[in-house]
Amino acid sequence: MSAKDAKPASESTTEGAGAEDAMIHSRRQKAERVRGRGENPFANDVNTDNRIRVADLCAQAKGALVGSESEHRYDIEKVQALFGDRVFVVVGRLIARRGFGKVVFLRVRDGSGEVQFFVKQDVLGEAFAVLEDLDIADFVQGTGTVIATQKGELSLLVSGIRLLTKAIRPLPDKWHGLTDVDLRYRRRYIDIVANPEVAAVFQARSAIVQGLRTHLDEQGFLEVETPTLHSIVGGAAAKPFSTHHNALDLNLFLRIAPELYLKRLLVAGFERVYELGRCYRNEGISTRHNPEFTMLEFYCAYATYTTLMSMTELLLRAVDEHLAKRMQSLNLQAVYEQWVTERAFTFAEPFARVPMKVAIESALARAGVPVEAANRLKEIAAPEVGSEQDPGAAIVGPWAKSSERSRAIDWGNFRKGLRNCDSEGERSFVAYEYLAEPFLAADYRSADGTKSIPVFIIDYPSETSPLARRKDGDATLVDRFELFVEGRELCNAFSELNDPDDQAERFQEQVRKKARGAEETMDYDADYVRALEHGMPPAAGFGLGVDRLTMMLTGQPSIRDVIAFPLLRPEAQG
RNA sequence: GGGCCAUUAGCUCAAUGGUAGAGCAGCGGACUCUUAAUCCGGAGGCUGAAAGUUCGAGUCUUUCAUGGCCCA
Repeated sequence: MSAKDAKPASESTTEGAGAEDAMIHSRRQKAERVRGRGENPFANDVNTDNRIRVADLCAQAKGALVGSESEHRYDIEKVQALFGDRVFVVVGRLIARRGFGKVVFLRVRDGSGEVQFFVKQDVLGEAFAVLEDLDIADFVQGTGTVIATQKGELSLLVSGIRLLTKAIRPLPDKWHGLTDVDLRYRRRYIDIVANPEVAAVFQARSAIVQGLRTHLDEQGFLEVETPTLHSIVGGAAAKPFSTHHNALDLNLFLRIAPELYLKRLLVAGFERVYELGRCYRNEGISTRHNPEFTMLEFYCAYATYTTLMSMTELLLRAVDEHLAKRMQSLNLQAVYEQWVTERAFTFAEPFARVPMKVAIESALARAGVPVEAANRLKEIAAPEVGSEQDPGAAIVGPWAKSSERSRAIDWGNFRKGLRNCDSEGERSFVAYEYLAEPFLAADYRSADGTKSIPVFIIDYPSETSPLARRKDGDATLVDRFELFVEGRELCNAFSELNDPDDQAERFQEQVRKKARGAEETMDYDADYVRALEHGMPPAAGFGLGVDRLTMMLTGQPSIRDVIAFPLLRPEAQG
């Protein structure tokens, strides 16, 4: 097939093709030239026996370093003494090229780092002409000895060079890289080539997942995998994606949470289980929400939410330590240290534990608003929708301007939120969301005041937590916490409800809510109630957003920066 | 869903309402130690899409598309 035939018809309809087409054409022609010599421009018969990775090469050359490691300068004679005439093979992508007629410098990157090829005509002879077939972005194989150039750069003095894979498309601007945010997400494969620092985020993500897994394994947890195709909606308050199984003619939902299956495994007798898995929620997209995301959930028999708070602190510190070690072993210590410096929070001190009621009251006090406001939420919400009078505004008006902190409160949406509530518990939750949550990072600080500390908000209203165990001594509350780091929700956990009758009643309330038009409700899960009837040991369960944890630990502002291929609208046609 | 902003060469960016430019990449040439190499010379565009205002629109207006940020 000729190069022209290989192009989609849509791209070849217009005359006078642009610069991109010209570049692609030129690169295809070079590939043809290589074929003409009897070589394959997409070879895969690479003999990697003598291959050395760039990182290993640099490690072996360490003794010849001049000055600091970051300067990358090497002593010519010491390199000669260390490497002698030994021949190495380096393979990787050609990312820069500087030619001087009969001498050419190539910069080659493999999965571990970058090194320079020093290519001389008087070494290569006729084979020097191979360079004419090479483009930046191609994968190449260089064979040669290791030297330092006159400027002290560690280089492979090339005695043989070969094209492994021809890149038909060029790379983005070598200096500015790829900055168009949309293009970066759509073409992540080239974003990471053009912006190597992006690779560190995904290496960190891997280390974080590994850290979570390692820590839980060490604590005696069993990793399990439960279904992602569910026939009913449960485990969280969220809108699901729908799909269909043809052979069973069955409507299914992509799971919004693994919770109910994991707790069935507690019934089965496993005392500690966890799942690291993808969940799907059919909701808006923002810098903190992607429709598919990764969640950790673990369940621990004979534990309470209080036990879990201690476990959470240990888990997060263990993961961060694991990340630090892994980054060090990847030669990315400097990147990690910069992340830590730039973090606005610290895990180093004990996390705060604050009952929701206390959080609301202390937030009111800090805003200079009478604490009794927490008991007048229904009055504040008034009027009902459609009414002409606005008695709530008269109450809130004077408070709203009483202090700078009070002016920062979104009183309008706070009251709107209150009006959508059916119960005092839901109103408390809204009060917490608007009065306290936006200020957590400012209110809970490290001993020296330079960083925020994580805050466990505990004891949630039962209405907002249909799967959590009621508090002994106060049935309006449940034994639940959420952990906020730098003001953002990271974890959610509670002592599990294992009374089948209470659970059945809470499911029924969810069904009634759905009948009233609520969209984010759970279905009645009769099999789960039956499982509880067989007896689930007292337990506590925990959920953590892995994407958000990665954002926090690596300082990324958007969830899309920690997801390799975030959901985007399909590319516009034509 | 609402507000603001963006969209010009493959990439990064310019251009009072008056002939669309530059850097990098690419192409041709020179060059045996470069580090964003340098120098010389070509080439590359339906200015996101569609309507409108105007003698004349990349620029002004409207609608749409896509994305970003903030808010819900």
